[in-house]
Amino acid sequence: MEDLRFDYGDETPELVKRQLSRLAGMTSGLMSRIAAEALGEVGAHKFHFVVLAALDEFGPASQSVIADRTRVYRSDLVAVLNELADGGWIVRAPDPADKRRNTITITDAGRERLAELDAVLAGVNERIMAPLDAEERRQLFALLGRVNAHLAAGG
Amino acid sequence: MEDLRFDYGDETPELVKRQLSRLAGMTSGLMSRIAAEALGEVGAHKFHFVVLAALDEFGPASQSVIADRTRVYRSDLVAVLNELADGGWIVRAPDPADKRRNTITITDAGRERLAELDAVLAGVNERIMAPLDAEERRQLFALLGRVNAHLAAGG
DNA sequence: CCGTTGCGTTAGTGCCACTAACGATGTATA
DNA sequence: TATACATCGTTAGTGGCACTAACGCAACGG
Repeated sequence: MEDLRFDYGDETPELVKRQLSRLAGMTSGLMSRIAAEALGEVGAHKFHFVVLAALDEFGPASQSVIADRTRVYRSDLVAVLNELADGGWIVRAPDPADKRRNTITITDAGRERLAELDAVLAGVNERIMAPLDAEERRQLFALLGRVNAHLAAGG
Repeated sequence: MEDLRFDYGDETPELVKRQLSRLAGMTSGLMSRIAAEALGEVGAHKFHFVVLAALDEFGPASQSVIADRTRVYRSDLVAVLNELADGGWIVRAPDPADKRRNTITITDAGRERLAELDAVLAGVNERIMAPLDAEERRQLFALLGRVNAHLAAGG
């Protein structure tokens, strides 16, 4: 869509203003652009962040376990890991116990990179939620989280 | 992404759970699928709905005015209007005052179709917001709407 | 030993968001 | 009156993303 403002007052049909999926879609589109631009400025992609976060919190893991934890498709994860390995942020090594598997381990540089990306995304979050106070931010997370859990469970 | 549940408890990194853009993206992805499936069952697309809603509320308009009101790209609007015309829900006629322009008018069948799509989307809204009571629904709209307005204004 | 499953990878497909450019038309200015 | 610029609607794309299928190698269970 051309631009992603949901409500243009008198110019937006009332029936359209009632659609939560449109509001959520447009708002999420704006948020994605902002996050992608911010991450792009440090040469990163959102999947870099979630993969490093999973490795940092849970320790070394196989590609399929990482895919499960991050919800990145196995086929897409290959390129993400290639980029992280090329940057020196992870090491990819065959698992001696099972040659089908690689074990992916975060490096010290990877932890630093994660801290950098986390700071970038903290800035994005601050920007995105700027109009809301602390209680409203909590509420927005809670409400969207409940809707997400409901729909993901087949609701 | 593989599936769009945001929070798998202990399996989801804490740093990832803090990202509103990820929560909004995954939740909106679920909502879009549900809306697309529901509309697909009556042979419709979301742009059909917003275009008919704009014509019904504001009256006949040119393609570029409709594009402005619905935020559908002019290039994409061509196919949408083709489908609506083929279905007998709109009429596309040259504007005698300016041969560059078409005037698009909703038909009686188009108003009935709008009512049908509105009912389908009312069902989608009910399903999406099922975990929330009336006050929480109002709050979610309000919070997302404020964030949307802020970001769309360049925040 | 063999059939089935798992792992990682490659090779796609289809759709969507979006842009560029064209021909016809209208307008403003010199 | 002619010309330059802008508008309208349309066609023709592009790039990226969400997603699936299939392959070769490896492991496991019966």
